[in-house]
Amino acid sequence: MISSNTLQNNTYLYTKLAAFYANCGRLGEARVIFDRIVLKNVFLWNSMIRGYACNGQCMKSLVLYREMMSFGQKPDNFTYPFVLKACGDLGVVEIGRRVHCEVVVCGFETDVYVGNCLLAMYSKFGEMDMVKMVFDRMPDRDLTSWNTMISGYVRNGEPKEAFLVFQMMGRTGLVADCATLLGLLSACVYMSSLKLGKAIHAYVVRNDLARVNGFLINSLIELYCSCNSMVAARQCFKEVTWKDTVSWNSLVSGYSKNADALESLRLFCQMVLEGVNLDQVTLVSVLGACYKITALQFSMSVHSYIIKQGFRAHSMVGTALIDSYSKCGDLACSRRVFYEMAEKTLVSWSAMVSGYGLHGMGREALSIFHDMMGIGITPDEGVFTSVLTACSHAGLVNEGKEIFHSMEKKYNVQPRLAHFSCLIDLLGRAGYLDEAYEFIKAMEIKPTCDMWASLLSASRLHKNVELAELSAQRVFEMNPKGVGSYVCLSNLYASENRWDDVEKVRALVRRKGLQKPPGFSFTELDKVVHRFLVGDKSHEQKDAIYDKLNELSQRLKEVGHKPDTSSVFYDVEEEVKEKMLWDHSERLAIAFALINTGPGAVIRITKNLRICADCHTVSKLISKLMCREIVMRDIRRFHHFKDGLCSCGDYW
DNA sequence: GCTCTGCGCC
Repeated sequence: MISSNTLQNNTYLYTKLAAFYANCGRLGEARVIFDRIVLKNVFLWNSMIRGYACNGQCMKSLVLYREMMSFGQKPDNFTYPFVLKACGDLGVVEIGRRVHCEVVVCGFETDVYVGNCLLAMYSKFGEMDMVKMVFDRMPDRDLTSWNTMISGYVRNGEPKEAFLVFQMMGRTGLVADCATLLGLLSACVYMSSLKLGKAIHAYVVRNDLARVNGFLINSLIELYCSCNSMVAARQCFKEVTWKDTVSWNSLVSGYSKNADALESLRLFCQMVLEGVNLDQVTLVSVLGACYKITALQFSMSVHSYIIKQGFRAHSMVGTALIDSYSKCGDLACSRRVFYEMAEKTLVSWSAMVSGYGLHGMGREALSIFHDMMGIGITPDEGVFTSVLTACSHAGLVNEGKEIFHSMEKKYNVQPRLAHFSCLIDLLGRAGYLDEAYEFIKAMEIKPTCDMWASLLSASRLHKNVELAELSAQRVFEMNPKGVGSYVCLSNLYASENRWDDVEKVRALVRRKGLQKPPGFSFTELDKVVHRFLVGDKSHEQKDAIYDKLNELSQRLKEVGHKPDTSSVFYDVEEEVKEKMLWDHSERLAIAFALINTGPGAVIRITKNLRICADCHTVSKLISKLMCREIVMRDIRRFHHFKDGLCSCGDYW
């Protein structure tokens, strides 16, 4: 800090200095100087308000604006852009409207800068009607006005409208600039439109715009990720010399979303090794990739990195850790992070509720949900989804129903698709099939394919052929390519020994050219993730693995295990069926883990499908026989096998 | 002296 004596009497220089600090984001220094200046001019006030608004301290920006007014200083046309920005970023609708009134009173409504900021503010509020009104009333519009309209429509989920605005803009003779293209690219991302996106990419290349605006390349990377074109995304990434944290982050999250979490992890390592500046988004993204493949050890490394690099205080990072740990099977770690978290957001609580739910601990999920309500946090849709899912996993029918019905009445949260789905799942799985069916029929919204699929799966579980056929019919109509439902119906027929019907479904599947996705399982050893397909013979330890499986099969027979072959949907000899169960991917993974880890080590497996009934029994027996805890995540939830029992209490 | 702009947790 510069000594005050030298500049004491020079308000002009002081003002310049304060503005400089504010511009650099050094608000602390700027404020000290600001406070010392007695004769504050409008430029100084504006600089401070701007500094706060542009550096994530919007509330201070608004407070200062009020101080300015009460100080008798009249705001000018430079003041309002930042005040409006602060209102928009904070989402303070009432204050925003009042500031709008003040703008009108001061006569700045016709200023094109102020007008553009009004557009931006109302679009952040989600009030596109107001945006349109302001836009229509603007005496002058510049390119930014149009760009703000375009990005506003995309922000509010109307990408098609954004393109219409773009067409109208073209008719006025204005030519797109980088900001226009960024808006349009976001629209393409929203619609997953590879075709439009590529056209914009071509335009960018023709005009060599990526060099002008670095954001463009990041948007292109994101576009390709959202269209499942990871090769193109990688190409964009490779071709630019100018890369920032966001470029890397986009790719890390892109691979994770496109089922290549391993590549996300690899990229993260590369970032660390190359010393790329990484931020909280990187960490949230990589943790998201970790749980996709249940990479618990990797999550732990990321956690220690978070602590060392001082990212602990970020609530979003903390929440991602809670989520990642519970989805990787380590609820104890989730809880520790949760309880140590200084600032728990609504989402942090939701993640913890989900975590308990995922592990079948419905009572704990409910209890923490009520704790959250107890301290006055207002629930949102998301936390209701979490708590209803938890009830469903644990079979807490009455509790779930009660919460569902209280959503709107008590908490003013309107139930949406996800909540209806949860309730159907809850009822169906608990065996209240008729009630679930009646519920679907009585809903004010149109049932989705997932809801019918959920009822189908419940009907299979409780062996209700009639309802299964009815739901399957709906699913086949709505999603003719989803092979899972055919398999489900066929499995039900097989368990009832209705082999003619099994064959009919199988013929249908063949005629449509559908393939059953192969089952596979992951397990992590020394931070390396190993993947096993059903019947896999490609692993380097395959001989040892199959020897181990034979040995286990033998020992299980000795203790009287009779294989449950109901999930084998081929009409073959019982003995063949039993053999077919023994190369299910989770057993290969268990055998591999048994061979490669020491006595007592917890075995963690993830599989891409639901666990079959016999694998469930076998895992329980192995846990007892080998004195090993086995934590298995299937496509829906966790099973903790220990001492011959499973945490799900065989309810799944 | 100002506005529009990318990646992310339930």
